[in-house]
Amino acid sequence: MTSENPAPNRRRSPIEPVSIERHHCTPAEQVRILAATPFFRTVSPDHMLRLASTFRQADYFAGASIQRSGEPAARLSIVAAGMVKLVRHTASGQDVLLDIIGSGDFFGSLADLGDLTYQEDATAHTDCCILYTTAEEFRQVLRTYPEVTIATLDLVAARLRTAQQVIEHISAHPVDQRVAATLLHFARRIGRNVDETILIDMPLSRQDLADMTGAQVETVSRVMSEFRRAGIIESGRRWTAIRDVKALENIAGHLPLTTRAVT
Amino acid sequence: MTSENPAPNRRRSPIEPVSIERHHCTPAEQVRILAATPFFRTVSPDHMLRLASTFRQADYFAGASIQRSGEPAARLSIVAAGMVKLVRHTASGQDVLLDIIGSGDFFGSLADLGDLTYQEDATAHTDCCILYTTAEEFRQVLRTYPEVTIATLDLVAARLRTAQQVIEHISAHPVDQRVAATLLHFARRIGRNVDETILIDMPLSRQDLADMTGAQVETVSRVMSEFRRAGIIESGRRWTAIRDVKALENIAGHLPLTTRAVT
DNA sequence: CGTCCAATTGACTGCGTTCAAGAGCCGTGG
DNA sequence: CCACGGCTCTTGAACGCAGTCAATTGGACG
Repeated sequence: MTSENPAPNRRRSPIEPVSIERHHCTPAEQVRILAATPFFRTVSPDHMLRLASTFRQADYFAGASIQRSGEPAARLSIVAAGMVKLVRHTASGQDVLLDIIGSGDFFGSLADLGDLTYQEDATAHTDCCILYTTAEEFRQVLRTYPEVTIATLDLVAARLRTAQQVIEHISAHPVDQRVAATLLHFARRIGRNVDETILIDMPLSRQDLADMTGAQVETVSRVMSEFRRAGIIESGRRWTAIRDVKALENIAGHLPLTTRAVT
Repeated sequence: MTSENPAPNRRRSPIEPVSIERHHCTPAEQVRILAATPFFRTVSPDHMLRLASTFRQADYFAGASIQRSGEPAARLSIVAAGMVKLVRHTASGQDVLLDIIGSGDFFGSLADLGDLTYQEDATAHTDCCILYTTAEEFRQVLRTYPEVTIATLDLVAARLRTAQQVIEHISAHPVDQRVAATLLHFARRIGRNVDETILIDMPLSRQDLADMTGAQVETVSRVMSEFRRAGIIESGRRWTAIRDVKALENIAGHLPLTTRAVT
C-alpha cells in the first residue's frame, strides 16, 4: 500500500504536504511581523517603520545553533517564522528544555546589566527566520517607547509565572502528570481543532518531552504508550493529536502549564 | 549552665540577642526604604515623596498570611523589614517554596492583565513590615516613570533567570546538589562572615529546604547530617553556618542559584 | 534494499520516598 | 526549677517510581 492509500485502522498523518516554513521575509513582512508582536502592538505604524529598521534578519535550517550559552548576551531575538528550542545543557550531560517557542516569541538578552552571557542555547527546531537587534539598541528602544517597556514587562512576567508553574510540576508531580501538562501546554499554544481532536502540528520527539519534563526518554515513551492505549492521544512523526482533552486535564490535575491561548 | 556559658564542644548560637525585627516604619523610613529599592533608585527625592505616598503599610507577625493564592491579584507588595515566604500548595498536599525574600524584594501583582489572581501564598516568615500599593496605582506609576518600568523589567528578568536555574537543578541534579545550591543561594543573599564561616542568620527549617528543593524532609535531614559530619556546615535553631564554602560549591556543581550578591 | 535513528519494551537497579520510632529542643505551667 | 507536651529533627528499614542498561522494532530516507 502506498501513502495515498492509508491503513484502514489508523488515519494518515493529518498534516498534508508537510508545510514548508517560510525561510526569508521581505522588509515589508518584517515590519508586519514585528508590529503584530506583543512588544509593539501599541506602536503607531510610522514609528514602527523606524523601529523595525533596528532589526536585522537571519535564517536558520532546522538543527542549526542560533545562540550558545556562555556567549556574551549581545542580541535580543524575535522569532519571525518557524520554532526555536531553548535548552540548558547540564554538567551531567542531561539537557533541560526550557521551552519551544514560535512566531512572535522572543529569546536572548533584554540587556539587563546582570545578564552578561546567555544562560541557554537557542537552536532552530524547524527551519526558521529570526529578527534580532542588539541588546543596547533594544535598551534604547525601551527608553524611547515606554509603552514597549510595559509590554516587555508583561511578557517577562508571564514567562516567570510559567516557569514557576513548571517548578511546581517538576517538584511535586509524577512524570505522567508532567507529560500531560506539557502536551496541554502546546495544545493551548499551537493546537488546532481537526476531526474532533486537537492537533499539535510540530515535531515533538520523546527526547524533547523528556527534556521538558525532567524525565528520561524511556519513561516518556512508556507514558505516551499508556496514553495511546487509553485512546487519549495519537502521534506521528511530525505531529501529536489529543483525542481526549478532559482525560489529559484530569491526569495533569486541571492545571495546564500555560493559560494564554494566543501567542 | 546559662546562655552566658556555652557548651564546650559546640559554640553557642552566633546570633546574640535574637535581634527583634522592626515591626513598624515611620513615614520617613518608608520613603527611605522605598527609595533604596531597586525599583526607585533612579527616582529623584522630591518625586520619591509623592511616589511613596501611594504606598500603604501593613505589619505581620511570623506565620501570618499576607496573601493567598486564588485571591484577586490586587496588590503589589514590597518587603520593608523581615522575611516573606512565597509558597504554592499543590493538590497532592506537598508545598513548593518558591523563595524566601527579604527587605527590598517584591511580591504580588505587577498588574499584568493576565495576572488576575495570585499564583502563590505569601506568608510572614519572620515578623515583617510590608509596603503595598494597588496593582492599578503601580501601573500608573509605571506609565509616569518609564525608568521605574525598566528597573522593574530588570527585576523580573532576574527572577526569571533564577527560576530557570531552579528548573535546571530540580530536573537534572540529585538532592544533595540541590540542597547545597540552595544553601549557597541564601549565603549569597544574606550571608555574613563570622568566625571564618558564612552565617545565614534566618530560620530555615528542614521542611523549608525540602519545599525549596522538591524533596522530602527526611531526605534533606539526611543530606544536612552528611554535610555536618563532613564539617561543611553547622546549624542551629534560627541559623545556619557554612564552614567550607568550596566544598559546598563543588557539591552544587559550581553553579549557585543566584548570582547577585546584594539585594 | 539496506542503513540509521527514534521509539518501544523488558528486566534490573537505585535514589529518594514512605512509614515508623526515637531523640533533642524549647516554651509553658505547675 | 523541673516536668510535661508538642514540635522539629534524626535515623532506620522497606517500598516503589523512575532511571539505567539492553535488545528489538519500526519508520524515514538515500
